[in-house]
Amino acid sequence: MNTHSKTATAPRPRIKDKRTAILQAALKVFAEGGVNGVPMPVLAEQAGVGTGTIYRYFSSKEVLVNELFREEKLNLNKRLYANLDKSLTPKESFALVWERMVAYTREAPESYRFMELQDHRPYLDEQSRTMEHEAIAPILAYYRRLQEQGVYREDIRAEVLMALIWGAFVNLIRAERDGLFSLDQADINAARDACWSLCTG
Amino acid sequence: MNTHSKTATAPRPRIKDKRTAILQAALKVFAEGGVNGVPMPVLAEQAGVGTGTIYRYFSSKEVLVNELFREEKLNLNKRLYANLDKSLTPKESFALVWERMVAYTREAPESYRFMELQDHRPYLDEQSRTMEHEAIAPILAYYRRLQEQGVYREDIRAEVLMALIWGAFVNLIRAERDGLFSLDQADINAARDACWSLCTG
DNA sequence: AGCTACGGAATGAACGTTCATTTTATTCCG
DNA sequence: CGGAATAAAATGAACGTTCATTCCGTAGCT
Repeated sequence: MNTHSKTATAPRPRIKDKRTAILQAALKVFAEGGVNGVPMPVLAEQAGVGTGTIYRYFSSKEVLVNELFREEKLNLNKRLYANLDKSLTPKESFALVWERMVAYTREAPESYRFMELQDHRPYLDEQSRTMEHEAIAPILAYYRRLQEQGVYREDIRAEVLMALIWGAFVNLIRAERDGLFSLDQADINAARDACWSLCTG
Repeated sequence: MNTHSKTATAPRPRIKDKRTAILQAALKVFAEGGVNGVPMPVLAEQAGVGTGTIYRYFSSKEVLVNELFREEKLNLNKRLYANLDKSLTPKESFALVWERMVAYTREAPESYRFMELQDHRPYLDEQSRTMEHEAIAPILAYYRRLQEQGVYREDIRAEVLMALIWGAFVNLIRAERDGLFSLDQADINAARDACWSLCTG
C-alpha cells in the first residue's frame, strides 16, 4: 500500500466526535436534571465544548432533544427485540424480554431514565411521535397473536394489556430508583411471574 | 347585637375565598400545562385575581405547589379509603377501591392529573414527602395482611406488589388520556380482574 | 379618615440563542 | 517541502426574552 500517501480522500472530520459528545452529555445531564432543568451552558460544559458549538450541530435545544430521543428509541428497540428465538415458548420469550428490559435499566440507566422522563414530551415533534407508535405496533401484534392462541386472556384488549404490563414495569423500576426499596434477582423474577399471571389470567 | 365581640372575633374576612380560588385555578392550569409551563400571571388571570394577590396567600410558587399537593393528597386518600366495609371479601374490597380510583380519575380529572404529574416533584418539600409516605403505609399493611392470609401471593414483597399494581393502573389511565384508546366499563373491569390475578398469582 | 387588601407594571435573575473573535485545519504558492 | 494565506470550527461574553417576585398607587370597608 502507498503508506506515504496522505489521506487524500479521507479528511476525517472529528465532527462526529463532538456531535456524539454533546448527545452523550445531554443524556447524562437531562437524565439527572430533566430537560427543563438544565441550561445549555451546563450541557456544554459537561460535553467539553463551548456553548455556541452545540448550535453548530443542533439548531435548537428542541431539535437536540428530538434527535437524542430518536437515537435512544432505536437503541432500545434493537436491544429488546433483536434475535428473538422463534422456538421459545411464549412464557420463555416473555421472560427473555423482561430480562432484557431489566438489563437495559441496569446497563444504560441514563438512557432509560431519559426515555422515561415526562418533561421532554412537549418538545417532541411529529417524527419522534411517529417513531414511538411504530415501535409499539409489532409488540401489540405479538400480544394479539398470543391471545388468539389462547395463551393470554382474551377478555381484555391487547392495547390495555400492554398498558398494564408496561406501567407495572416502569413503576417498579422507578420505585427502586426513588429509594422505596431495592430489588434483588428474586424480586425481579417474582415481579415477572406476577406480570405473566396478569397476562394469562 | 353585641358590636364589641363582633369586631373582636372577626379577624377573618372572605380571605378564604381568594385562597381557594387560587388553589382551584392552580389545579386547572397546572394539570393542563405542568407546573413549569404556567407563569404566575396566567394563574392569576385564571383565578380572577391580580398577580400580586397570589403572594398575599402563598409566599412563593413552591409553597403554593406544596399546599396544593397536600390538600389534594388528603382529598384523594379520604375518598379512596373512607368507609371501607370490614365485612367485604378481599376481592370485593379490591374491586371497591379500584372502582373508587376510576371514579376519582373521572370526577376530578384535574386533581388526578396534577397528582400524577412528575414535574412538580422537584418542588416538593419534606412535609409533602412525609405525607406521601404516611398515605402509603396503611395500604402496605393491608397488602401484607392479605399475604399472611394466603390471599395474595407470598413469593413477592408487598412493596413490590403495590408498585406493580399502582403502575399498571396509572399507565392504563394515562394511555387513555393520551388517546391510545378509550375505556368502557368492560375494559375497566377486565383490567381490574387482570390486576387481581397479578396479586393472587 | 384610616387601614388593609388588591392589581398589575416594574424589577432583576435566568434562560436559549447569537455573533464577533480566536483557534485550528487546509490549501496554495516559491 | 515550508510557510504564508485562507477557510472552517470553536468559543464564551453579550443579547433579547421570559419568568417569579416586588412595589406602590388605588379602591373599598369600617
